[in-house]
Amino acid sequence: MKEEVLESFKEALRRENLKLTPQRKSIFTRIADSHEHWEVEDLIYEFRNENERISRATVYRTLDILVDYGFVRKVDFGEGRFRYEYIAEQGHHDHLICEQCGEIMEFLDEDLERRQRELCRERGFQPTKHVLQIYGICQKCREEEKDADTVQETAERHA
Amino acid sequence: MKEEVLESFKEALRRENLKLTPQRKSIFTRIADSHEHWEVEDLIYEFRNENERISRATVYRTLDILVDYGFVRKVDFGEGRFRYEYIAEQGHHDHLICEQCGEIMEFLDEDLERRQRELCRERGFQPTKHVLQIYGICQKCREEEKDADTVQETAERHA
DNA sequence: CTCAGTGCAAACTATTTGCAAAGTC
DNA sequence: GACTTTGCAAATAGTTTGCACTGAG
Repeated sequence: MKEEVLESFKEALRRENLKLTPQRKSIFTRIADSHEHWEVEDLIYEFRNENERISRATVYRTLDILVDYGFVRKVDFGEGRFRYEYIAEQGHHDHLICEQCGEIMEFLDEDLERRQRELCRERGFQPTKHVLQIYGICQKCREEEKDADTVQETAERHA
Repeated sequence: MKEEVLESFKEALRRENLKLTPQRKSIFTRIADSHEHWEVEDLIYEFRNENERISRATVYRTLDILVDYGFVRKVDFGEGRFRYEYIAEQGHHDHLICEQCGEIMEFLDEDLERRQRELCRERGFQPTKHVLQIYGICQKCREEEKDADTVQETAERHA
């Protein structure tokens, strides 16, 4: 993680008279250092693994702060719980979600963005944000499936 | 509601050896007759109001069936609970959600649909479904806001 | 008459909150 | 030292489940 990223977090805390506790720092760096889409349980589990004990309540409370200050986005993939992703650097993007392996890929498509703005203008709707999630099967999984089919066909031919 | 809509529901039940109970019929017709985006509590409340007592469990179980058979879509607007909308007739669409008045408007834009298909093809991703929700302020709310501003400005001038 | 469906209450999952103890500035 | 923050456990919200009773076909 770039030094200035942590600095900007510290500064945000300072500005709001919030304290830089070890828990907050750990949570922030853990998220900022990866491009994963974290669930609360993931974080707790990882910390446990490293013998760092951070309570569930603290994780939730810290994530709220990170969301409020725009470091992290709270994303709903319809799983019945939220995930959190670091956004300070890359900014807005949408998601492709593989229903097979669970991989979440980010993308940003200017055509889609533009058309959405147009469409809102046409309807007098003033957009503040949007969520676009495309569910399906990713390339890797499709290839594996194809391989499996081939194997199966071969087996059948030999039967 | 069109007669054949109810018929197709009955038939789906028959095909699966499920029974047409009064509860299932009520829930189905209630949803199919409106274009609302129902929450479970809405449904229960409405039924209570009309002295029809359907348990929470039955509502959930019936909605699952309706979703499975493609009559209803379970939609997540990030409110921490799900909403359900009738889709048998109008098919796929996306949503504009007013953050002020809560109104949910449906739309279908062929440009957006096409571009998404293209984008998936480019990446070898095989889409099965997508969710696009645009949040913002609807035209009506914007106009009311404008009116309120005018009133306020007038008041200020008179002060 | 039989098996599926209902209602109830208890269970479960994700998240939030009150409070005493601990830690930051 | 003052006042935040933490951890814990209890509370809450939405949803699911087990089970005895009811009812549709």
